[in-house]
Amino acid sequence: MSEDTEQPSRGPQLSEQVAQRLSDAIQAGEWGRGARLPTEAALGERFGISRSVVREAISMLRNGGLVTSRRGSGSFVAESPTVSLRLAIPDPGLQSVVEVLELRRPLEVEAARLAAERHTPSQLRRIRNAMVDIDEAVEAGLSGVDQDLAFHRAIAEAANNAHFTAVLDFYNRFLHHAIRVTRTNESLREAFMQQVVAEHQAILDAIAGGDADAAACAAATHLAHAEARLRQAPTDLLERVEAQRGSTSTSSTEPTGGNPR
Amino acid sequence: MSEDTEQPSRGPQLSEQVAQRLSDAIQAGEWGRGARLPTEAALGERFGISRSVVREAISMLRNGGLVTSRRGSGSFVAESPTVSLRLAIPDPGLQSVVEVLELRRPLEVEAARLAAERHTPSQLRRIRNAMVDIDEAVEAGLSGVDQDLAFHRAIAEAANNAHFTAVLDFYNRFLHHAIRVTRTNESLREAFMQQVVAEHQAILDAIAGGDADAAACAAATHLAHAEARLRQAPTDLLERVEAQRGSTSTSSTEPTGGNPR
DNA sequence: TTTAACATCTTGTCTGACAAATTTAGCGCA
DNA sequence: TGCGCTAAATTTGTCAGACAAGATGTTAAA
Repeated sequence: MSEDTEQPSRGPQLSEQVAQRLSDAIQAGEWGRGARLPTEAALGERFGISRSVVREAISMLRNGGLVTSRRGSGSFVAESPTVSLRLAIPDPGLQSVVEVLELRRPLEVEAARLAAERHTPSQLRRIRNAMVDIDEAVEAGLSGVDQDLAFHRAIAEAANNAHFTAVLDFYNRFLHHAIRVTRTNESLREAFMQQVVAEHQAILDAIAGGDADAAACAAATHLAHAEARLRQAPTDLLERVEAQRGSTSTSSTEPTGGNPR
Repeated sequence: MSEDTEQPSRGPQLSEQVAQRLSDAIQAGEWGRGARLPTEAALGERFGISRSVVREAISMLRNGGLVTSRRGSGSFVAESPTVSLRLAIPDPGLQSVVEVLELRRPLEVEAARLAAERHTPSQLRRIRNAMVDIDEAVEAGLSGVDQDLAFHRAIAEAANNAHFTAVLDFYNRFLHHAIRVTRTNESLREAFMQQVVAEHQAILDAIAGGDADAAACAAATHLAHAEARLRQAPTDLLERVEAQRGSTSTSSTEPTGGNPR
């Protein structure tokens, strides 16, 4: 009655358990980076499962970026393994947007502070260019949402810490979705854009001058105002959200609209 | 010469092609949210491939958060599709740890602020319990890293914004690895733990008292000190990192160690 | 009408086989 | 010995068929 195999506790998903245990083993360093892990047959014997399940498990790790497989050669721990943060795309509504902004505020404030301290000349140039792009887009009758996000991204890049750009990029994806909904609010557009331009200018000046505290303060002010602007048209936003649900194809470069940023 | 199957162009990865085409079909709206997609056998016939490949393809989509499968029922387009942030795990070194801490600092400070304003009684209780757990772990001779991270996580939960816990959890995975490396630094342990406990207490008191600014300030102080403590043993850390590279098996629950948090 | 047993369907897992690509071993040859 | 080529062994990718586990729908009985 000797059992050499690591007994899998029976649970909902066998392949999932195996994937988890393999992932743990890799992250625990059982096989170093780039190392070849045992053959599918060997792993099947080790875990007491069939090759199918091993393949499903490895498939999960491969999709997760933890391993790569080469036919005829084997499966290898990825040279630069990745971990992934997955987030359900919420129903775009005021509440979820506010929650995202709540997270972004401290990040952007800190990014502005770091940018003031660390920016290179070329990074500063890119921030300036992004501001010009916003102007041009607005004058061309576009919403300028993309350009606005690019402006903030340029600041994050100037912080010279890849994690800031990674997280902010991540959240941009559905902030973009959400903001797009508000951009037809023509009535508020003029007043908004003046404010936005002034606030952007303040951030840029502080960064260019290397004043970290001023940059952080300017960014905080800008984001607080942005949230206030967003709250100003909640009913309109929610209506449009409801209308847009289920539409299969949304053209992504339509003109006009008030941009709360 | 009639071919009812959609011919798969032969390329590097057959299952990958199928996954791509399925993904396209879903995003094109062929099957709406929550809809059941054809059985694996039917898809196999449609694409002219075996069930194995269909399963691999669906596995990819499942891992991508695009579909969910229920045994006995079928595979369904996900109700709430997800986006994922994938990030390469850097070589564990002082620099990368510092970069992560740089990102965490503003997040944790803001989380502490929000927690002070929004915490429920049960959430406050969990924070208290986490502090007790740290004490017990340390007295038991453990590093208390897990418990320490749990303490910070409890604070993030009390902020009542899921994005904070999501991002912090995501980055905890690095930190856990990196911090583990430093915990054999026995000499610094006693002095560190006294500091850490005092700082934790200050955060907890501010949150319990509902003083948002005090909570933010206490958290900022704690994290600044944590980083300083981490920097205090850089050579030792780097040596250990180098030594650990490629080591096959690292027991993950060893006792003792100085915890910079 | 409600409930329980049953038949059917679908995904999860197992087994065995072959194809395709890579790695390794062997061998001849200089 | 050292080098280049060929052939064998390995390993992942794909195919095929089968059964198990769980879900769904139908039918019969109370």
